[in-house]
Amino acid sequence: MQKYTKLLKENDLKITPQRLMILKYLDKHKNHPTADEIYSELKKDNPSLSKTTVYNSLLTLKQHKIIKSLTICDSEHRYDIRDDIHHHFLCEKCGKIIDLDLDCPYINNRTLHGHKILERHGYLKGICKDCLKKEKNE
Amino acid sequence: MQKYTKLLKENDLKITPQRLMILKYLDKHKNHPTADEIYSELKKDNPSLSKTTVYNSLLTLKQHKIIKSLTICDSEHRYDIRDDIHHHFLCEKCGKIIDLDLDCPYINNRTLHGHKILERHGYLKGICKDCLKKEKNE
DNA sequence: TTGTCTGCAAACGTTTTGCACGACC
DNA sequence: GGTCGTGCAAAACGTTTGCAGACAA
Repeated sequence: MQKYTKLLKENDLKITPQRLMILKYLDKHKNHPTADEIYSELKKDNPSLSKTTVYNSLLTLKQHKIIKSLTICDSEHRYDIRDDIHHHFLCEKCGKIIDLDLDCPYINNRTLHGHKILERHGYLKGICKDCLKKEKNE
Repeated sequence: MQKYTKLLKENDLKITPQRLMILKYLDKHKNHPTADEIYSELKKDNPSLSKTTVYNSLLTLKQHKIIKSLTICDSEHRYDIRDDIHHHFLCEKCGKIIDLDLDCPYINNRTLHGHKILERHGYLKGICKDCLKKEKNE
């Protein structure tokens, strides 16, 4: 994970095993895990890991714009290492979150109605393709 | 507030003073108040009002699609009585939430990439017009 | 009268904080 | 040696639940 060592260094952040394992986890699991999911999974191989460290690291990484956080409806916060803009779709049935690449005309606007745009978030809720298929078959 | 008495009746919901005052509040304050803001404001004139009732009522109203809830970044849930689709803009400086009516090409799609769409949420984060002006003047 | 709604208190789950210890330039 | 990061415990926060009594229909 040379890539992330470099990324941390560029941001004047200390390179710690905890930060590297969190970044590695997010790189491997692009399904927008929650802080708790990241913690539980990493804890298995690193019993000394603390949840506070996971929260601290995620916050630091977010502040340095290395990762993004998303809040979808009532759920807890989820984390995403993808650096391009995309939408999310949440399935009401199975709870899965699917990335959607939609063409939004204003997606590259730096201002809108006079306001300076720094972040864009879009998500849709509904029933996913797979769940629709299952419903049909029943 | 004849309008809301009717709305509750149509949804087979009991007409209680608490529900009416919450609907009236949301109708008057379109700035996406939180449950706590609604509670605190209404409590002033109705000391017996309980926060549980505010939460219960908001949930019931939401389930009957009379109101909508939105989650913007880390903040708590906010409530909105507007029934048309629109985007939100959150100002990082002043915390204000501004409604944006943006033309999204897929805004009327009932399906997208095979998924059935039931709800749409879009919000932007940045610095609002007023705060930009203040920055300039300093 | 009957089922629903209210409001209190207590519980809940996620996230934050305070603090001492440890690791790394 | 001083700063930054970790991890524990406890607190904070928004929200939900259980329940008894009150109210709308």
